[in-house]
Amino acid sequence: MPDSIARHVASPVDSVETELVAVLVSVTQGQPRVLTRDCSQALPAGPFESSHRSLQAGLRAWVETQTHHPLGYVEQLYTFADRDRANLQGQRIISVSYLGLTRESPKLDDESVGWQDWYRYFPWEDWREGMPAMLNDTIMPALQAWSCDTSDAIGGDRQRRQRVEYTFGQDESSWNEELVLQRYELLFEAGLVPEAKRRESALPAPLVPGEAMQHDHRRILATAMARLRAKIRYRPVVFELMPPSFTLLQLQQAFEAVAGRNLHKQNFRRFIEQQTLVEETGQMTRGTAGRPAKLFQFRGDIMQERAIAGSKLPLAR
Amino acid sequence: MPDSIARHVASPVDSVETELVAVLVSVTQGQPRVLTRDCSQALPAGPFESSHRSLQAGLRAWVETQTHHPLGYVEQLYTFADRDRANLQGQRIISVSYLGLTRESPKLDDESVGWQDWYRYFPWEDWREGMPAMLNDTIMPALQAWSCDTSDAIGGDRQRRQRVEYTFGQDESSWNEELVLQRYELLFEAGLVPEAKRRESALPAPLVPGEAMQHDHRRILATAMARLRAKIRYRPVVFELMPPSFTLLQLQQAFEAVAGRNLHKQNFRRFIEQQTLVEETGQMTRGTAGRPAKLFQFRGDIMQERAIAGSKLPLAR
DNA sequence: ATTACTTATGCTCACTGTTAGCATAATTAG
DNA sequence: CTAATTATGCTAACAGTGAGCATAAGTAAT
Repeated sequence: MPDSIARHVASPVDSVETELVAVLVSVTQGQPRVLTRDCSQALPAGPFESSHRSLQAGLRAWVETQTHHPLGYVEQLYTFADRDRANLQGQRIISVSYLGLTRESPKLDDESVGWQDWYRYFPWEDWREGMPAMLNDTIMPALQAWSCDTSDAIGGDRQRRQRVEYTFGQDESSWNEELVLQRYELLFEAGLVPEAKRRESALPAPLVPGEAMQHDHRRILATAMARLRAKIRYRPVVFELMPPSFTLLQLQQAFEAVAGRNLHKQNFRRFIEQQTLVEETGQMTRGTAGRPAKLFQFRGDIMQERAIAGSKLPLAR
Repeated sequence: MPDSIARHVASPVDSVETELVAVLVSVTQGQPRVLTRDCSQALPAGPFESSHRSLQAGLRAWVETQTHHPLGYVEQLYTFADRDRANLQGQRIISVSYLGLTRESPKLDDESVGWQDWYRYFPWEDWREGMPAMLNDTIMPALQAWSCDTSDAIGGDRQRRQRVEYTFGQDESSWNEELVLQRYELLFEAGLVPEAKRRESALPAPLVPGEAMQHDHRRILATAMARLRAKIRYRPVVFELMPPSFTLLQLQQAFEAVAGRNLHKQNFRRFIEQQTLVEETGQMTRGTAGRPAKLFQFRGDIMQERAIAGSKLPLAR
């Protein structure tokens, strides 16, 4: 096959359907939200049409049509085409997934579409109130059992145990909030999420808390969460999630909502100020408990610069 | 359009062709190489067929058939579907690009396929011998001119100048080796690469050194370089590029080849040793100039652990 | 007003990782 | 035997980060 490495011409038989899947994120009331459809069981998906200039343009087009809100930040996540993804005609589906950030909850046309707290699907990812109890109660025991069960182990159970230990750090300091996807995949492999049962019929294991989604949408959401948690640390993308003016605490809480863990208040302030990403509006909050806070806004001029440069954020470990 | 946000059924008209594009990288003789075809003017591309289990499986399949070499590390890069990408029938092409690392140059079936030094396409990215002269001689003057030319500027020239300054740091310390893609895009926008001319016919600007590629393959290569340069710093992926045993200097040179800049020798050694990613083989080099060096090999056991964990590498700034 | 409580904000100290050298060791080339 | 070359050990200076103490400025209740 001397020429098969060269550019090919596909037969029409192999043509596939392409869809765009969006993970739209906002933060309202200090809670991270994700836009869902089908009674919160799926992510919004739209067609990629020939009229679209590019994939990203296609995504922006139908999302903005739907939500009547501009999409601030958009980033391609991943492209999936696993064998079990096929439409009714048996045609293969390729899904190109995107992460999008939006400033606030838009009004939605459709009843079946709405914003959900993303920890609804990944309750073990929220460490803002400390380690979620379900980790010790349900998840870890189940994972221990799985990692000791050598009946279906290929690489031996030592490797499994190592992997469990690494992805699910046992305490506040060894928990890595960016491993959302790895943790989900581990739970999947261990047969602890309902999605895994769809393939292999009878796996005897207790299911773990957290709502499932259709197809592999929860996996896509995990990818998005991991990406955003990583990105938010070294790129000034939180801005896209904030209202025009805000206090430093509100900004911190947006961070914490996304990261799923708390930050040291004074250090956060120091960091934000030294980055000079924000400036005082001159106004203060009123009527809240405690000392009034200064209101800030983002510096549009600096923003563009940093949009390229990025800024590293110290998250409490 | 109340239902258009829901899962759609595509019309056959909108079906597209899907190809897989691979950026295969190896490091030989301290030089970073990339596998090319068509007289080094294009990246290898293969079809995505229904028989493939997944995109990545499809890629592995045809690459390994071709090169008879196992692909160590494979990572999805990006999916492109810009309007100008279309096949002869006018059908839209979606390209899913992958980065693959391989241990050494495989023997190739095909004459038109070969390994090229990747700096052939991006000569300004190689700072191992200090700042490339062409930056001062050709590139920067051309970019200055472009950033001052407000005739087609939308956001004003101040923003352009800022962008030029940031992406092309003027000295060793402000050069960010991970901005490969941003730099290429900037040159593209400024009309300084031949690819840009293919669209808009007559842009009066001197072209910049560096060989072009077909379609947007140079852009894909830039994406791969940027990704690899970023990844190599915090994930133990260099391993995939090394022979079974090597000296620490060889390991360092592999790093430097990819990063396009030099590392502080002693600090590199300290870093590698503290990571305990390698162990001595007990053998030494012989017949080389200078003091003989210990030979090392990677610790397979630790590798798996770190494959998840990653290790941060301090690159000289 | 006084007290308790809450949030905002300023400052400092200890620790860690990184950068940049100096110094020494062990070879080969001549 | 000397010069050149590469390997390897060690450390001082510095920057960024994590954690806590202390103070300021409000609200709510007594």
